[in-house]
Amino acid sequence: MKLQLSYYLNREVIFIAKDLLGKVLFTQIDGQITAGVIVETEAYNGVEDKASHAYGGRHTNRTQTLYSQGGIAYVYLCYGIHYLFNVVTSVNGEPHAVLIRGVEPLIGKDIIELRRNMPATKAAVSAGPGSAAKALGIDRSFNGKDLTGDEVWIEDHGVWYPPDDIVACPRVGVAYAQEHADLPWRFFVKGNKYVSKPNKI
DNA sequence: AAACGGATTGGCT
DNA sequence: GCCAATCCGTTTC
Repeated sequence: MKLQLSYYLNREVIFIAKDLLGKVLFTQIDGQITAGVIVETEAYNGVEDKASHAYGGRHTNRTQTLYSQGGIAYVYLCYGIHYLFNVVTSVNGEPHAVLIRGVEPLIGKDIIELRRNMPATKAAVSAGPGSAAKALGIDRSFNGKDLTGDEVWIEDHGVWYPPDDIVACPRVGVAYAQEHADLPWRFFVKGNKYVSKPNKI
């Protein structure tokens, strides 16, 4: 049920980004368990991807996490306000990552509502990468955490979407990445209300 | 040592 | 629909 290390070592980050749709992302914080079905992702394809923090093989304090072996979390602060949660994939030294952009609340909805101060039925509770992370209680301390541990992990609940219900389109907020900005590396479940607003179909 | 700007969100018009 | 909020990693002086 819980995804094991071998899953994260897959070097096809585009495949994983699409495959993670329907999987369930869990966090456990002070004994409080919350979880949501992943409905929107984006792939960041390592050193050759201008939109990636590791483009061109940049090694900095922040990106160090990305170069680790797959199966850990990469969390960073964006715009000084929002924490964005990524799943690090592939083998050691190859900085692939999948950004989780939206989840549908599944377990611990009361806790999620407290964290977000809005009903779990409202789309804004966990649509968009900053909101999804906040709904699950993810902050900077999750950076580098083992996804096969008991603080943050992903389970396969057998949810499957027909290919027609999965939309691939350009990623959000990466216009600066020039020729890589148009690559269809954003995936989401068609019609799901917990998908973030930009380019919604 | 200092300035710059972003894988965004939500509140106000 | 538009724009302010807000901070740290990265770049530049």
